[in-house]
Amino acid sequence: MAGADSTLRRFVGYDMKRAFNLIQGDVNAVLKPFGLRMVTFSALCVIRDTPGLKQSRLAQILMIERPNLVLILDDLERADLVVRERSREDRRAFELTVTALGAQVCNQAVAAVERHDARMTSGLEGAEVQALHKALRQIELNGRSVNDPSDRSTGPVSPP
Amino acid sequence: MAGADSTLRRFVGYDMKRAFNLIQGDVNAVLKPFGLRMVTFSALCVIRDTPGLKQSRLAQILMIERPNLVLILDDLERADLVVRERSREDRRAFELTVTALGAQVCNQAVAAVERHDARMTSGLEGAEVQALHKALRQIELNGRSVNDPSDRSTGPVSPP
DNA sequence: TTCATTAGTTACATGGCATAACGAAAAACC
DNA sequence: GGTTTTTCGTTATGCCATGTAACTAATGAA
Repeated sequence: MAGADSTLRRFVGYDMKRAFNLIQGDVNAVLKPFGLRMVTFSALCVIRDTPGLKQSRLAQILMIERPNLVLILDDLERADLVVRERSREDRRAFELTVTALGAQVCNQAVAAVERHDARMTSGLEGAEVQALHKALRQIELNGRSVNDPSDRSTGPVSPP
Repeated sequence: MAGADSTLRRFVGYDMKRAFNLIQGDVNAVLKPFGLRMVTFSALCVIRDTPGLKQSRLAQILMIERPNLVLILDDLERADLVVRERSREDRRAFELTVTALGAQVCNQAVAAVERHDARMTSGLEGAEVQALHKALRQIELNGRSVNDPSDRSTGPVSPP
């Protein structure tokens, strides 16, 4: 037999689930020394790159629900990596910024994740990794229009 | 700005998480009419293709822990898609087979997931999808040796 | 002013996945 | 042949990720 899961191997989703599970396990192990998880790391990066970001916008960018973001930010704030500051113009909203420590941890974590990424893509040529990125983004695009036919702009875009 | 998550877009894991979340959402919606989830569908396929399979072996193949498989099989058995039968030679173990209904549902579900797969990979050439499979399998391979340096054969293989 | 909307939050439910520990049966051992 | 060890399926449990509903406070529009 060609492998007990040969039927499933025909599906991109199956290969992707297996690959992603391993990536997630490894990246979480890599981030643990920094006190970060995959989600908190992602949030930290976006906040560092977009100072003054509001929570709702961050939730949009990371495609997570606002309630989930609360605990993520609690986590980052407790670790003194991020601060929430009430917005001057809109006193409902918070503006997010990284602390000095947050910027430093972010740098180191990014470097660690870059090494992790290189490890996981080893054996693949640069062009193959590029093609992988392209294919994944196309799937993301397809997946979005499937879930919301009228969507063409939900994702990360530049602020107005 | 090139996009608020441009730092993260450099990582395969980030693109993959986003793509996979959408795939998972869509495939679960596709499978819902069959009373299946992603995991139960996977188990059903492998059992159909490998009659008489033991639970431990199935857990190995799908890379899930034995305790988790129990509920998955309870689910499939309750839906009358799969039967557990005590093994003649080893009365601790169960041999798994699909029922007639299970085979039928499996066929239809596979067809539905094939359509889903085509939808999610639309816009990509056949060669690009092939390259995607190849890249994902290479990552799976890399991920396994990372987590278990002495591993080269944990995955699905033919029975002795 | 009143009403609808928005930002963040709380509470809660669900599903995925991992570990520890158990009873039963088999295998290994002496 | 009886004892120990291992294996199979199971139970119980907990953690993490994720989603929904409902609340509050503040904003903005009618």
